[in-house]
Amino acid sequence: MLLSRMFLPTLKESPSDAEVISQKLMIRGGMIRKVAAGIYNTLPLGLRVINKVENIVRSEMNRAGAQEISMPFVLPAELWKESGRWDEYGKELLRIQDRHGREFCLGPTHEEIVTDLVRREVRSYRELPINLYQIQPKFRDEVRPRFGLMRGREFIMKDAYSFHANDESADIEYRNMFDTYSRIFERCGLAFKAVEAETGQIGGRFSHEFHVLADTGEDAIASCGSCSYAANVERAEVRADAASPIAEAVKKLEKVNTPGKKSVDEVSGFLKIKPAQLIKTLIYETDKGVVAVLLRGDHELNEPKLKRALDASFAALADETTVRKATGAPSGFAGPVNLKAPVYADYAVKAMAEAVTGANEADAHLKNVYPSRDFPQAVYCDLRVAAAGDGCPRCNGTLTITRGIEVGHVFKLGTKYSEAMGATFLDEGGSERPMIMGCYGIGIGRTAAAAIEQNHDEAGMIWPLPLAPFDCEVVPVNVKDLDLAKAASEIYASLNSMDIETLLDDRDERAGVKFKDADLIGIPVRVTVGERNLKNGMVEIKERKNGSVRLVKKEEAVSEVKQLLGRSR
RNA sequence: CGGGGCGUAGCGCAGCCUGGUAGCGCACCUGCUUUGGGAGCAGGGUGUCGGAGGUUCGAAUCCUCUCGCCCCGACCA
Repeated sequence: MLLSRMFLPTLKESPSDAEVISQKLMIRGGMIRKVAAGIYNTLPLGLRVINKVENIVRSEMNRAGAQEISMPFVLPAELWKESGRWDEYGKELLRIQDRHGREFCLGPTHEEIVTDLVRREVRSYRELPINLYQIQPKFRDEVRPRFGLMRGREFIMKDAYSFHANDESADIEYRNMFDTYSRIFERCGLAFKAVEAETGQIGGRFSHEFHVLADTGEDAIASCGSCSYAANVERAEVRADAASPIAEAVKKLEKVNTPGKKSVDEVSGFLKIKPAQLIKTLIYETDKGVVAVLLRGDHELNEPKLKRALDASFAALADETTVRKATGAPSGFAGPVNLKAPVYADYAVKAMAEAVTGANEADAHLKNVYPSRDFPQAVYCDLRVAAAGDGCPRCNGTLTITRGIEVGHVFKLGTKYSEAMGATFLDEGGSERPMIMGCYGIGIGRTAAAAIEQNHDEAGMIWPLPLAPFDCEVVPVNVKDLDLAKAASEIYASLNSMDIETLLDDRDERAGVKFKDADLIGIPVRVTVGERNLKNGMVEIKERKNGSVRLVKKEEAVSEVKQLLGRSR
């Protein structure tokens, strides 16, 4: 490709609304342009990267035995009503009407559609298992789209759905997809980690997320330093610390005045104690009734853990009225002592001593609280968001927190959709059973963006070779110097003839401009053809990732590039 | 959804408070010089000041409505 002919509008400055580095660099590097909030044009350079990701995904999915299909982007409401998600999914589901007033939505995910497809065609266990996938745009009307391709409203996703006659088969496929995903991200040349995850809106029984590791990631991952345990902090369990002793209750319970001091910060500041000395009491309304939830002041509640502990399907912080009814006090002064509502406490609360908590009356807290003495009715469980230093739930190790970008997710769905939508088959015994399902997604654009978040420097992007839009860029320092131009074109032509995807910067620009652009778009290998070196029959080869430079004979440039790229084509 | 901010040339911004010729840098176009890290000189403005309405002799500027974009928050007691 000749750069002079390429639609590659690079910018010196990044637009003021760009926030994260991948977004800034993709815009500056002429890969994407914003059309509306969370909606982007993909330009030639960007599309080359997207295609590379897609092709790796496609080849590994095919190798794993999945079959590519294509489902529509505009989906009829009836199927969503059948699964119950028309009402459940909320505002992220962009609903539209056709000219007859029939309801449709833009597809945010395709469980309903694929389940409908398969239930119509598959009758017998003999036709199972089957794994169908597609690579196409999705639309989720995010509350706050941001970060460019990292969290767009419209985005390209690879989504796969598998159907099985029994659990063992579904488990085998889950493992198969897990391994396939590992291969995919390995082939992309990215540092990643597979972690246990929440299932969220897709539903299902258990799941793993694949995270590209990057400090700028939106997700926090807890992983153990001693064993292989790793989980999204939304999910990460915390070991019950059996070792910490239960302190003996020595001091007398004491009521103190805390006028208007509600929050942990306010109360701890007012009483001059550490937040960790406080027991915070959250009043929750759930489908199992109103409960009090206790956490150490410096810890945070993990709502999914609370739901699991209560076996509740709904849990939300109670409103002011409910709080008053449950505690007899305005919110901010709730405490577990003599509380009628059931009390669920995080493990960490058990070992606290001389703690402070709300007195269940306005403007008052209790001092010298001992859990075992003062609220023996509490049920202890794992309720808090895992933090660095917490105990690993699988071994004696300690959890550390790193950041990641979720680029893939594998779910074991079970029969959630097949039961709701009647996707059944006849087993060997002739009885009708719902299919067991799994689903497996990869964010294509997000993977590309994550690659930048993980690999960049001040000058621009640094593409890992498998995702790089081009393998090599040839830069004649001055195209008006015909000798340079000719030498550069020759090298360019022979690289291309060897199937090395090469870009020739044949623009009549000064060297500095070309170098800046080359660094910005981050092609792995650059061949610079300059007057000084060419006089001696030499050209310069530079690697983007480490800046290493070597001079080679003009005639050896091609083989040198080939060797650097580690290819023998 | 709540709060805040912004919308002026392709991009980044000033001008607005205190109404009176629409500006700066980069980019872009022409010419000359220059050619190994975002060149210099000279010339060129490419604009519905987001939109609509209002106040006024006169509105980018003041008022009302509206659209778009961005940020923070969305139950941390």
